[in-house]
Amino acid sequence: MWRTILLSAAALALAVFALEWLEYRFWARTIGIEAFIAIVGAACIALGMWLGVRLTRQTPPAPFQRNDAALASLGITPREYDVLLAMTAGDGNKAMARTLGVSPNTVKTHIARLFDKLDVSSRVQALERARLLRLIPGTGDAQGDMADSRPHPDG
Amino acid sequence: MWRTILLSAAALALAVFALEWLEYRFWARTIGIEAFIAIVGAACIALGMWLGVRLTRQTPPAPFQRNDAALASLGITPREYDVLLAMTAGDGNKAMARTLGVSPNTVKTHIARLFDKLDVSSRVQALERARLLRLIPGTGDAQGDMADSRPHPDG
DNA sequence: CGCCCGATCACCCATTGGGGTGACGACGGG
DNA sequence: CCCGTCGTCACCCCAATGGGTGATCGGGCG
Repeated sequence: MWRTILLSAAALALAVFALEWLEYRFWARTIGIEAFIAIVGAACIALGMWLGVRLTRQTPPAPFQRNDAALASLGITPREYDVLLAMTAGDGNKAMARTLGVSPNTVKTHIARLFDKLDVSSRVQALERARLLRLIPGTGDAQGDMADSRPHPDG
Repeated sequence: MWRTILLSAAALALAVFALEWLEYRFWARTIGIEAFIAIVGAACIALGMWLGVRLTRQTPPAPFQRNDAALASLGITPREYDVLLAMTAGDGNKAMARTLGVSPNTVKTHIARLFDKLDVSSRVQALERARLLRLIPGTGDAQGDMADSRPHPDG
């Protein structure tokens, strides 16, 4: 931001000095004062465009930032988070159990605890709430960088 | 886009004519040629910034654009879409039936048809797919402008 | 060592959900 | 007028889900 502004100001000053050093009056008289002003104007427009783009673009990507704070404050354990992620696939308890390598009963227990901690009573509500709390990605497209991460939300 | 470019070109030409008409040489000589060039440069930088911002900003908001095409191609009827929307709340069939003013059996029928048309077999999968196809909003936050619209997807 | 917590699993039970079939009234197009 | 589609509803069946209780095992901590 300010770095950009200072940088362009410095560049401008440098250009002025360079023009001075190049005896710009001579060139201005040679090619005509209007043409000289036109060149300077064009350069300034280019600089302005670059500056404007540089200064107004916000960081659009921000793919997905898991809300570890909420995760911790809700007391959701890593394993429960695994189950939460597996739930996003829309599979049944048996399939989740297979992918997690545990018993369906265990999955049921984790889900029950999740429901309790998220204060919901159905899978859809749980996922909606998890999305709202930024525990899991929003739409499911344009990201796939976290399906395999199991980073122990807190200690 | 091109309108913006043509507009600024026209503005530039106009400025040139205006300067001509104002006998810019007189002013340039009065305040000094360097100051004049500086003023022109500043104006050009401003124009460039405006141009750059105007030309490079993409439409970031686009809160939610329902994919009516997919809706139609899947043959999802307006009533089924209602049920799909009601499903996003995560309520049970009975609750949905109450909010839609129909029988739970009717809700079940609509849901079954939705599952068939969306090629899924669970509510979670249906909602995930619907989000993927942009039939319903993504996360559920920052929008609420479509919960009451029932716009008859097609004919 | 004793204790708590996370993770795992088992079992029971009532409700819900998913799947299938059938039916009826309304509406619109051929 | 007939037929297809939509919307509505009912019924059956069974698997899945939500809710609750209890138990075991391992690890960390006072």
